[in-house]
Amino acid sequence: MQTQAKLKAAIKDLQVNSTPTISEFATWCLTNYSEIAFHSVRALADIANVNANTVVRFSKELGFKGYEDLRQNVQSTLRTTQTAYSKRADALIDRDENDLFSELKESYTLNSNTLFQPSTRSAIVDAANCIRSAEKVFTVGVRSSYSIAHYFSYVGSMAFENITRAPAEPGAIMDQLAKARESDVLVAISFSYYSAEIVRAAEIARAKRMKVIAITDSYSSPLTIDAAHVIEFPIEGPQYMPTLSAAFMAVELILAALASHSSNASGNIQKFEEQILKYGGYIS
Amino acid sequence: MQTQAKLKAAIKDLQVNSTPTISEFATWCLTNYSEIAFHSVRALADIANVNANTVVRFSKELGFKGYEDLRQNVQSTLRTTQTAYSKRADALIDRDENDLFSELKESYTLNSNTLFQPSTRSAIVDAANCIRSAEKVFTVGVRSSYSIAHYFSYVGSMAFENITRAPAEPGAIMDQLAKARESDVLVAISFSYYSAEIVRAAEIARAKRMKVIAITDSYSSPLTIDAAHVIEFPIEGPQYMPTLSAAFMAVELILAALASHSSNASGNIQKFEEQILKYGGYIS
DNA sequence: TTTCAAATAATACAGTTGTTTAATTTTTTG
DNA sequence: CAAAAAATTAAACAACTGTATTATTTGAAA
Repeated sequence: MQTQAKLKAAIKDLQVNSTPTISEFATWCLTNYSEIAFHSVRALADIANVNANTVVRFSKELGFKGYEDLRQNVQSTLRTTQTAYSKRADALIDRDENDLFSELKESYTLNSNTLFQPSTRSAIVDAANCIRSAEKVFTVGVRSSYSIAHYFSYVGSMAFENITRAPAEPGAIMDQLAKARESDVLVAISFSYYSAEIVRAAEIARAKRMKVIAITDSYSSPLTIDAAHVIEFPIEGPQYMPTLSAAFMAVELILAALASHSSNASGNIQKFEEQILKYGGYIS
Repeated sequence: MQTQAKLKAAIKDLQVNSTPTISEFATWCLTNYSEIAFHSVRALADIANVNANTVVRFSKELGFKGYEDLRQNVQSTLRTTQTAYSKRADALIDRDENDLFSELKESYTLNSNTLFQPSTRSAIVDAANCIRSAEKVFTVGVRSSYSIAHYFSYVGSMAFENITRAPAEPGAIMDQLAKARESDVLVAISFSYYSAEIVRAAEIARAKRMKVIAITDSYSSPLTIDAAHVIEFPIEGPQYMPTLSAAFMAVELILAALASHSSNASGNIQKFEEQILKYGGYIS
């Protein structure tokens, strides 16, 4: 019996080690894997834009008797109704994880649904409008929330000139806020327990009459005091395990709302990526 | 476009309301649904033990033009790589938020569903097992993927002693890997376009015979070359806007799988948080 | 039992199938 | 830069494809 991972690994090997045409076709197969199960030699060759015989040689190089043999193996990895034996094996392996995974899935659905509720949604749109009209935008988040702050400010700063990168070094939060002015906006990200640095940053922003956008898990959070906009959602997961996935989605939604009103956001990102490509940051 | 549930409901209807032979074949189809996608009329008829023409009449009674039509619809419900967004070439620059939000929600659902597919799920569990038995675990991600690397390694290092923090400073990736040994594991995170630093890191790890866990958007990614485990999922969003939410969930799932097998993970986290509370990092 | 419409199976046919073999192009080697 | 080797493409063929048409079977009503 083949597994999808093993088969894909074998195809990957051909992508790396085989002749140009075979390699190119292997690349196509990796991103269109399931098509192998569905089409004939010529049909597959047509949609992949290769010669029919390339498909046959590809199959043989993978170690199969021919295309038919490969096709049957791919099909068996896609079957929804498994045979009795493999089903039982799956059940044994998954027994522990099964519960955990389904509980996590449930909490992901629950938490992300909150984001798409009208009230949260309008808070996100309002926050985006607020950011758009800000002179400068500062983003703060520490510990695990730094991931969220980094993502928002990194992607945001690519597309929008007024968004600055979230400070990472110790003390940098205060350094940055020292230069902030009333026309600037602070995006503060923290979840229970609330980080002292972020609460302090919000206080300073408030004192400077800056607008504060609070991304947090509850209105009872100290970040929401006098905040211009509050985006709140649960971070609860199974077994008291908090999950920040909703937070990650929330900042992506803000970025999307920002981009949808901007004519040059995607252009800015493209320009940025072209620069990186040019100087070797990306593999071409 | 058909969904699997709708199609199966229609077949169920035939099972109840149609003629004996059709009904019997409908029953067979419900338990062997995916076979429809894989076989020709006669081949399907053979394994289901019915006359070939029964298959054709069945297809027509379902409302399809013929068997070919039914087959294509079943195939589209089985495709692992959905093409919901990539096909929409004509992207609107300025759309109202309603549309944007619902499309984002759709892509979140689509992308995160991939994570809970059996093949991806078992890859996650395998990766967690691999991490558990590693001497040291290094995590690398740059640019927007650094957010993901940071979250995984920050939370991971709290709970598990062998997980180290993702390097943030320029050059630190290579410094860290220089000290790595064969018994260590590298978690490499990158999405198209693939970052040169991360691809290089994976190469070094490979050369050192370390195990590599690749978190990426496709098997065609250079990270998957000789990787011990590959966790792949789409990052497509509306309007060519990529979304890393699925990546964030993926690392949370790895962490959850790790924690579920560890008796002291939550204890470690609690101890860590108590320390921070004690020294004023959190607001009480 | 006979009748006859509905259901099922068999047949026919043009187009497509996977594979093998031969021809051509591309790449490597001396 | 020519000759040899490798890789790719084209052609050929028997087997199989989906569908439409025709033949047979089935089973209830008279």
